Amino acid sequence: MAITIRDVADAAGVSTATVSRALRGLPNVDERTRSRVQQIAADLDYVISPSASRLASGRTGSIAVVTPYVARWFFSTVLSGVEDVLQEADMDLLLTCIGDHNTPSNRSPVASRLRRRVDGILIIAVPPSDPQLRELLDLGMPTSMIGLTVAGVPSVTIDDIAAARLATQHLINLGHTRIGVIGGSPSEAPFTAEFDREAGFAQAMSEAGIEVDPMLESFGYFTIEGGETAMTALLTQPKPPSAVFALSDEMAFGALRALRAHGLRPGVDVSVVGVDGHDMSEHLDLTTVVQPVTELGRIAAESLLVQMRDGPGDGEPLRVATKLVVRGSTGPARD
Amino acid sequence: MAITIRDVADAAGVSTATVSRALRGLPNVDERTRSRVQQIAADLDYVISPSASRLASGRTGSIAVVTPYVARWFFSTVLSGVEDVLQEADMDLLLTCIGDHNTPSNRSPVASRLRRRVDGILIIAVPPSDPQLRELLDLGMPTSMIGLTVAGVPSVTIDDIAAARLATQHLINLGHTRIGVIGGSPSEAPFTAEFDREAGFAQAMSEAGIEVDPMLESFGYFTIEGGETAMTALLTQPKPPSAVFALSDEMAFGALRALRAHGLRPGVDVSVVGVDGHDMSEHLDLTTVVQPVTELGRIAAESLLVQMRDGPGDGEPLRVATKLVVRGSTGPARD
DNA sequence: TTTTTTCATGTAATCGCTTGTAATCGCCCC
DNA sequence: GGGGCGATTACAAGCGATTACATGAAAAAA
Repeated sequence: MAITIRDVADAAGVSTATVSRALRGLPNVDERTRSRVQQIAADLDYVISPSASRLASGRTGSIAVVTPYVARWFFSTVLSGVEDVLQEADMDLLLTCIGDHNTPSNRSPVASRLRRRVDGILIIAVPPSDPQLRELLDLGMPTSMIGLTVAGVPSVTIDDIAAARLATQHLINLGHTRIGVIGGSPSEAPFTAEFDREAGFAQAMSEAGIEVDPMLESFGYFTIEGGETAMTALLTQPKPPSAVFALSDEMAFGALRALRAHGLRPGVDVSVVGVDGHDMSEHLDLTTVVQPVTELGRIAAESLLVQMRDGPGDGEPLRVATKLVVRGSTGPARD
Repeated sequence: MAITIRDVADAAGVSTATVSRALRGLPNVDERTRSRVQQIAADLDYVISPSASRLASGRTGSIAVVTPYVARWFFSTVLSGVEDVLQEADMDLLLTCIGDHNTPSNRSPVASRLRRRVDGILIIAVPPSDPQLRELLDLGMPTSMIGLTVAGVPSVTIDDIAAARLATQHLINLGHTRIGVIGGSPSEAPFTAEFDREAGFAQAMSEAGIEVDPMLESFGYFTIEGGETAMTALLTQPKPPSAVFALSDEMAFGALRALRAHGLRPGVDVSVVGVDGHDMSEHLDLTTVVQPVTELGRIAAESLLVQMRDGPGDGEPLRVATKLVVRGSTGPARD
């Protein structure tokens, strides 16, 4: 059988209590004893039993990451930042996808799956309308969220309103006035970001004194296909826009594709700007407002660890800065 | 404090042993007793303590997923398949990134982090040369691998040789004879797939009686940039190829970009084919050999569960089929 | 009826660690 | 020289399940 703390204690001629304290770096252990115990534990190739430790201490040493998807750029990128921090902190990362709640599965509800199993929860961009979200928050555990905000719950996001304004302002500065917007489908559960980005667009337009033509608002799923469909709809109008703000990079990719399909040159015939800073945006030469996605995950994980250590903070959302990266998909308006 | 099995037992007027059996669906429990216990457990909102259960039973109910990256398409897509199956099987999924072993971190070795913590390990496309791989296998736990093969260890992959032949054959069928190949940099730790895809390319060429011009082999990192650099190198030669086989879709994306930068039309001036079936390949109109990546993860997870239940199988690698998807990036050779 | 079997349940011993409390020890001070 | 004190260390009671093994009672076999 495996080596237990008992074996180490016997070999070192001390009690298991001392071994426990010595190995965990607790105070009130003579330094010579400590190093002797450490040495023996290493020699014996002793590995603590997490189950026993958890049962005795009541702490699980693990954190759940709850996310709708894992195979999408934004989510997996956030996840990698989270993973990095948690591994550094020597915490186990329990991954749980709750999937699209449009397609309800027969999976047991997340919240009950997580009770007594983790010390904290990290939630990535779950639509605020998802009923599972409420259940998770009701668990009353330390929680931190990324890409969505709920009053009183710590979260990390970009300032989506500002980001949208930045993007829109860029188009305005280039002289565009017929500016379209590609947003999410009303049939999809909206993310917080979606509202805010639409609001930011509207703000920038009204500040510039440009009226938003309702004909230039087009909606589709928050995917490449969605963007393509929405852009096609805009292009087939009598008076198509000269520039378009897509609420996400993936939608912008779809928009670019639609442009090409119509023989139009991005950045020359029609300008397109997105938000996200998707991996591919550079390669598709897309102008976009970049958000530091890995960093988002990292910050949220760190804030969760702090919360678990020092108790709840003020619950104020953390905002991280975005920046506009201008590429070939946007260019001056032609008169 | 939380409700324990004791509380349920008392409320039901039975022993904790019976509660344990009833709730876990073990035999030798009267059905009336069972349903009464279930009812009471539900009423009391009882949740089993995983730590206690693990300590007592010796099973952890969790599986580690070890992967070099999580924020890359292939890896996160595999992961989503894995997650789906594990959640279905009610297993906890512990995510661990070991990162690039080119940039050794100060992280503690994975293997020791995992001992006594999980019941099985799923390894995604770790380079066979990674020293951590050996340590993981030496743990002697049920293990299943995706995208790499090691003798005697269960694994799931596509037949990379066949996939490469399929891609190459396609170019040959189109009448191309000056066919280049874009492969991985020798300075990078090679994946198993890399060797095999190169071998498949060579096979197809030699079967068609076409000599491989060493000048038409170009190498770079397994990324978009790598593909771009490699393609640029090919194009600046005195006698550039009329078609190119890229060992991965991401490299193919880079190749497409390099083509455009040189004013060449993919599929017309130069044909490009990749392997992977990356999300973006459709949108970039890339001909590619599609591998069912989510399925890979799903199958591997299932095979691991079977292995944990029924003991080790024959250890033969499972191969899943690929298929060629022809798009605009390949076209007939011009004489 | 007697003897087995079978089935449902209870008893109690783990599982390997954490932690509050008590004990020990050397040392200083009055 | 005894009491007090601070620093270490040992004791032992949990933590909340699981699971041999024991126990009856009822059903089946003889």
